[in-house]
Parts: sequence; C-alpha cells; structure tokens
Amino acid sequence: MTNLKNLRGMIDLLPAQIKGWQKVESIALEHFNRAGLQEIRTPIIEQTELFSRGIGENTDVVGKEMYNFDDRGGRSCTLRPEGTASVARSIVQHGLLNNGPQRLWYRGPMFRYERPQAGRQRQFHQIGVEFVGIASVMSDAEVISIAWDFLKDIGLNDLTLELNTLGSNEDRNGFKKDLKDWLNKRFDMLDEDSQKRIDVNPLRILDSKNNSTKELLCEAPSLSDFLSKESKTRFDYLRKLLDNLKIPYKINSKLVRGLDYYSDTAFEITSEHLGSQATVCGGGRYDGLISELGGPKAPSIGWAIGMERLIMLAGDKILNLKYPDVYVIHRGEKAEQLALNITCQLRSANLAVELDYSGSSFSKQFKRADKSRAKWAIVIGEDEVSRDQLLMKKLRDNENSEGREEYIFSRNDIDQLIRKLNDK
RNA sequence: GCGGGCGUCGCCAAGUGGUUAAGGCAGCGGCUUGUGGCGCCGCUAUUCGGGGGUUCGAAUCCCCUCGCUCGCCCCA
Repeated sequence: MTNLKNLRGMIDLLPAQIKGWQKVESIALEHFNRAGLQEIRTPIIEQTELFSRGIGENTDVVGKEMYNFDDRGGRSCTLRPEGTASVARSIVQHGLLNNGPQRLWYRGPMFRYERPQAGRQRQFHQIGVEFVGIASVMSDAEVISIAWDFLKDIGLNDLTLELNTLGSNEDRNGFKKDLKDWLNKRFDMLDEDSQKRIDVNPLRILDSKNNSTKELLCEAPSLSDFLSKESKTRFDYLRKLLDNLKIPYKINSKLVRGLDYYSDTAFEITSEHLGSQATVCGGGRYDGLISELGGPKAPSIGWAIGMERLIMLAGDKILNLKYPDVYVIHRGEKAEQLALNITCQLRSANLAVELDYSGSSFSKQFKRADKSRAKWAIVIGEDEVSRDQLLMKKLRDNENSEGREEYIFSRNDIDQLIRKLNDK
C-alpha cells in the first residue's frame, strides 16, 4: 500500500461508477438540446476578484470556502467555487450579448474548502443552466421546468421545489435596514452566529437554525411587506405559470440563498434522501451580476445541480449495464492474429466485443467468457484456422446445457456472422 | 472552522498486549493439453493508513499525522 493518497475531499470516480455519470450526462444533454441551449466551457481558475465581487465579499463561499493561491506572477487566483460568475465574465468579456440573449449550459468541477460529509466534497461537479439577457417571467418558469423535467427523467420522484422571491435590490435594501433596526433592539436574545451577521449579512439570519432565534423571528418584519408592486406581480405570475405547467412547489419565505447576486426569484429543489445536505438543485435570478462585472444591463436566471448528489439519489435506477455482445476465445499464434482481426471487424459493425488476452486453456477462457456476461463466444483454434472457419457459440444458455446453439461460418463470410449476432 | 465514530489483502471482514495475522468474495493455477457457468484442490498481507513512543514483546496501549464517515455552519 502506497502512502500517497487523495487530498481530503477530492474523490476518484472509479470505472464502476462512471456508467451512471455518463448516463446522467447524456440525459442532461438531450434535455438541453431539446431546449435549444448551447454549451459553454470556462477555465476552472479565475482571478480571485471575479468571485469576491461577483458572489459577494460577505458570503460564506467567498469568506471561508475558496481555494486561493498566488501564481508565479503574484496574481491572486481562485479555483472556481461555482459556475455562474465565470460564465458571466466570459459573456461580458466576449460581448456575447451583442448576438442577443444567451441560453447556455455548462458542467465541470467546482471547488470549495469545507469539511466533507455525505453529499459534500471539496471538489464536486455541477451541471448548470444560465439564461442571460432575458427579463421575461416566462424564462423563470422555463428555466425551472428544464431542471424539473430533467430530474424527473432521471427517475427522481419525491423532490420538493421550494420557491421564494427576494424582491429587487431596492426592496431588499429597505427591508435590510428595517430588519437590522429590529434585530439590534433584540441583540441580546440572538444566538452568537446571528449577532455576528447583523451588520454583515442580516438576511441570512432569517435562515437561522437556532431554535430560540427562530422563535424570535416569527415576529420579525417580513420581506414580503417590502416587496415592490412589480416584484409581487412578477412572483404571482411565476406561480401561475408553474401551476399551468403542473410543476408543484412550496413557498418558503425563509429561502435566502448564500450568494449575493440573487434577486427576485430564488429556488431550490430538495430531497429527503440526501441526509443533511438536502439541496440537489439551487438557483435564482441575478439581474445585477452582468452589469456588476462591467457588462450591459442583462437580467438573468440560472441554476446548478450537484452531480454527486444527483447520482446518490438516482442510485442504480440509471445503471442498466451494458455487457459485451461477443467474447473472442482463441488459441495459437495464427488464431491470435485472426482473433484480433475479427474483433476489430465486429467492433466496426457496432458490436461490443471483448478479446481474451490470457493465452490459457479453452476451459479457462470459457470461464472468463461466462463471467464477462457476453451473449456469444467466438472460438478460434488451430482447427478453425486450418479450415478457415469461425465457431460461434451461445453463452449463458441455462436451459440447454447439452446442445447449446453453435454456428460455423466461413472466415470470409463475416457479414453472415454479423447478421446472426444482430438477430437477437 | 468546530464536535463524534472509524482505518487489518482489490472488496467484505475476525482478531483488543504474546509470538505462523482467521474466514468469505474476487484473482491466479490445477483436477479437465480444444470447450463454460457447479464442485474439489492449491496459491495470493514478512504485515495491520503513515510516522514516532511505551514494552522482553503491539494490529492491539500512548502521541502526532493523513484519509474516510456522521453532525454543526453553509451550500450543489
């Protein structure tokens, strides 16, 4: 055993698990293609400033969870903790909005320096969608429905869509001021965490898990009283659109979300089967981010799904493993060459073929062929080579242990063999 | 960042201070030199995540460190 190990929270995805990932990714791609989205890929390292400005200096993500380092030129760099800021930067930098609104998706690793636990790693993977430059409430509903339909299609059932509106920045600022005053008057009754947050990020206190604070907050001013008419109308309309789409949701007025750039629509999709990290998808509207990063005014909305959590929920449902169609057994030098040729020819015909490399006895090779769960074996030995023939034999045939199906083909008649293989 | 549990072969594990570290699965070889799924036989950890210490003696006790896991904070 080597003493080289993975870094904490950085996990390997081993071959046995990858099938599930590929399946999920291919289903996602289908959904995105149908919705007419385009993929964007951005670097996993950015200037630190992008995140501190984009996500917000006072958020937990920026304050204590980023992987920062100085490169050899002394620039402060950060491994991206999320995807939206990078996508926004890229859009601004390349002027993509000159071509009209952007409807994009992305995927890739994200990094957050946190203590790992179930459903949380330091390197994890997100797949996300961003609609940039679209203000219409329709886009809110559409973006949510893309996530919802995708998760349904993966086979996830007991999911909850939690929905809230954060109002416009002005709405929130007014509310923040009132809330702060109200909280300061009751400073001694708050838990320690919340006391620290009053000036830094009072909204997050609403989300407190501390019981006495929770109780106290029942009396607190409510954001809904500060919502502008526009924000209210927008939220009501979104609800109506979701009702029409038959997407069930639960209003959660405590849902604040940890990134500063959100405004108006905020949502999470949660599951009870994830342990304490219940959120599988999180997103919301970020109307100010693009201009904050030096771009034009471009109202936007998006979400991100945590792949690891999604895979955990999906479990074996998505697996349906693919076994080889054919296992090629051979013995002798000439047979070996022929076996390799046949293998490649069959693969060109779109068949999944496994070739034995062991050089051991036929008996052993047959055992391995069985283990591979292939449907057919092709046997090439000295006899076959001298007669220019191929023997094809049915595997995994439990019923007839005596007369198992066998076919002999001429070496020059591969097409016929392929036809037989495709028969069933 | 804080607090619990854990770490013995590729996997699942027994062993809790006395000397050869059970067992099962998988793997490899044989019974069966060209024919399979069963069965039987054999092989596979100089070593117990890593380092240091206590001891005549440590996988077993102590310290440090790395990793995993669960909870808090927060998020995907």
